[in-house]
Order: sequence, then structure tokens, then C-alpha cells
Amino acid sequence: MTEPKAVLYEQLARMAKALSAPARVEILDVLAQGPHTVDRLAERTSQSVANVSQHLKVLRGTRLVDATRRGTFIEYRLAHPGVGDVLVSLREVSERHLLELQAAREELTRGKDVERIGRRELMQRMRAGEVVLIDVRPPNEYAAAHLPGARSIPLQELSKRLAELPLSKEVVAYCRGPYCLLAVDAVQLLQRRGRRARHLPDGVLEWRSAGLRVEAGEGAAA
Amino acid sequence: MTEPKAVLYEQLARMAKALSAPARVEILDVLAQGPHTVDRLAERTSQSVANVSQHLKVLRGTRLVDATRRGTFIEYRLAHPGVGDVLVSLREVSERHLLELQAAREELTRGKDVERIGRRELMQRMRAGEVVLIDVRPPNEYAAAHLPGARSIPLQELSKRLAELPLSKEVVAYCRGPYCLLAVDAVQLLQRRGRRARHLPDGVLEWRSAGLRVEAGEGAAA
DNA sequence: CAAGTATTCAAGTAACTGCTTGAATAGAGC
DNA sequence: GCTCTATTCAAGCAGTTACTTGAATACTTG
Repeated sequence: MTEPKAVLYEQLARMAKALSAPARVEILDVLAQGPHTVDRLAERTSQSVANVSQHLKVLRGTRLVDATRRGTFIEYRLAHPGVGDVLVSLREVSERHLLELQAAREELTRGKDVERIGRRELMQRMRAGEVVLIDVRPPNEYAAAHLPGARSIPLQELSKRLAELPLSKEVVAYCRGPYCLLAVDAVQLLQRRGRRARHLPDGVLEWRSAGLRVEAGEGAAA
Repeated sequence: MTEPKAVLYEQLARMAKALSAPARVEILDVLAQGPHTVDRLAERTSQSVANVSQHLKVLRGTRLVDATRRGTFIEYRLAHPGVGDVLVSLREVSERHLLELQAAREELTRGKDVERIGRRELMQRMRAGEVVLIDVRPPNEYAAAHLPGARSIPLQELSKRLAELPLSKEVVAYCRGPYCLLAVDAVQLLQRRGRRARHLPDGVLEWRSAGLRVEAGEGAAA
């Protein structure tokens, strides 16, 4: 008999091991924004296709991701919203304990301090009709999932589409999550144009992991 | 410049890597029950002292555990309650996705099916004074942390101390968590003696991770 | 200060990991 | 059925990991 208790720890470790390569964490992080094909993943993560394929195999082995064929491509996606929760939980504990991570995060946002808004305040002001929430990610990510009531205005189009945003309301921008700079750039751009704007540091992952609802559809096809 | 974004993923992976060896997960699991010295850890996990020491070094490197000298021993403990949350979160996702883990868990509890009680019902019935909650772990673990209102009756002493449990009340037993069999054995013993008894599959880790309060002290010294 | 011991270090090993390169496979679409 | 191409496989290499054994530290206690 192989100690049954040993099996339990082996399996927990196996799951952790699946998350123990930077390349795989990045892949999961990208997949959290929506389904991707192998070579779009390779492109987004600057890795070879073969290598991404091998990492995906590992992730499929622990059933963290699912694959479905779609035309000539194979589309990979997170197997379950709960996978996102682990990512968020891993990030929380890492930020609390790893000084290097805190340093890297500060480095990332150096000179990009913008005023933030929290989930609760955002929801209150949304209900009161006082703010417009914009999703500045690419349209396909918006289509895969976005925050309720958010409008899709990709960062690249923002300066041309300013007229869509009522002057009377404050603008709140979000993107992929706390490590993504799209929304920060959006807020800076809006402020330079004389708008009141704040940054919501959540992405759909964080939002869902906090137990809140997200919407899908209404955008470009994946 | 080393890509700042790459650093973020490296750090997340570093944290996951710390959890990617079965021996380390087991060590953390034991530490979650209270502080331990290196050689008690070695004993509990059936590993060599030198090896445990090396694993502890890794865990200290990611600041998951802290060490403090206490007499001639060095006592290791989880650095932060949040570390327990990661363990719980890792376990949740692993149970959902890894069939092998589900199988191992069934194997572990085969022929030991006992009636369970949930957190909510337990709290209601505790408030109503209808149940006695007993902690069947060794006294030092009880002393390190236990559920509010629980009485310490180690499994070994249970049959001798039955008189302490009022016949009028149902007994609820808990131990280290869902993979620990102490409480299951306790419930079986109680039932053989004609008592109404149920099993709470939580340990202090799960209880705390659900946002509930735990108590410390009032027991044998660590 | 000396002795004792809990803990850590150091060296050596077998096994594994992540990445590359180049070839094979397996569907879709005509 | 044939071609095209997205994806996977296979082999190989440099670097790392987990464990053992045996010796060295470093702290307390007397």
C-alpha cells in the first residue's frame, strides 16, 4: 500500500507544481481574459509555439485548462472559474510575503500614480448614474467577459471616441487586473483632456473572485 | 532592463514552487495546527531532520514560515494566517480538478462514513445550547488554536471521559481538517456508546479561512 | 567557560524541468 | 482524397531539485 495520506500531499503538490513555472502562470493569466489559440498565446507571452504547447499539456494534465476545436484552431480556456480564484489567491499571498514582488509592482507603476476607486464605491456611484465605466481592453477580451454595465472603448480608440463619454459624468477605467497598465494609461489620457477619471484596479478575474457577477457577449467575436 | 512584467510572473511562480513539493505541503499542513520544532516536524512527517531543515529554509525564503527560538529549540510557525488560506484554496481547486485526489480521499474514508454537520448549523445549535463541541486533537494543538466554545478531549482520552459529555446533548467532533481521521474515529466511538454524534469536517484552518474567529490558549503548553 | 544538543551546512547523487530544434500528426477545407 | 497548416511529439542539453550522509554551527544550560 502506498500511504493514502502521502497521495493527498502528492496531489496538492502536483497542482502547485503546475503553477510553479513563470511561463505557465503567464499563460493562465492570459487565458483568464478569454480563450486563446496556441499561437496567439505564444505571441502574447513571447515564447515558442512548441514550448507553449508543452506547458498547455501540463496544465491540461491537472485539468486547469480545457481545449475545444474551433475551425482549424484549437481554443484553450480556463477549465473552471475556480482556477481564477487560485491565481488571485496566489497573487494575494505572494504580494503579502514577497518583497521582490512588491518592488516589481512599484517599478511597474512608477510615475503612473492615478487616483483609484474601490469596488464598493464604484457600484454605488454606478447605481446612482454618476459614473461611466469603460473597459479599455481589446474588443475580443471584452466579448469574452466584462464587468456589468461596462462599455467597450479599447485604449487605442479612446482619444477618438471621447465624445461618447458624457462630460457630466466621471469616468472609471479598468483593464486586465492590477498588473495591467492599459487602464492607468487611459486615466492619464482622460485627465490630460480635462476629464475626471479614476482607475479600478480590478479585472474580470478579481471581480469574479470577489463573488460578483460578470457579463459576456455584445462585442467582437473571439 | 529585465522585463518588469517577467519579474511578476517569476515571483508568483516562486511562491507556487515553494508549495510544489509534497514534503513542504505536509510541513505546512502540520504547522497549520500550531508551532513545531524541526525534529517534531521530522517525526510527524517521517522525514530526516536534515531534509526538513532544508525544506524549512525554502519556506522561510518565501516568507511562508517564521522561526523563533524557544529555549534550546527553534519553533517554526506559519508566518501569517493568510498562508493557511492558500493551502485551503490549493486544496479546493485540487479537489475539484484532480480525480486522483478525489479517489485518494474516498480511499481514506472508506468504511468510515459518519454523519456530518456544517458550519452554519453547528453555530445555530451551539447558540441554542443543544450541542457540545469537542476538539479531539492532542492538547498542545488545542492550546495553539481551537474553535470558539470547543472543549479539548483528545481522542485517546475520549472513552474514559465520556461522563463529561451531558447525555442530553448531541456531540460534534472536529480535528485537523477534512483529511484527518481523528474526529471520524471519535464519532464512531461515541455512536457505539449510544451517543448522538456528528462530524464537523473543518479544522481551525478551514474555519479561519471562512472568515470565522478562532480562540487560543487554555490548554497544555506548546 | 565548557559541554551538550538542536539545527544547519556541504557535498554528492539520481531524477527531473524547461527550453530548443526539427520532424510527425491530424483535422479542415477544397 | 489531397493539401495545407495548427498543433503536437521526440530527442537532447543545461540547469535545478530532493534526498542522503557526515560534519560544522550556534545556542542554551550548567
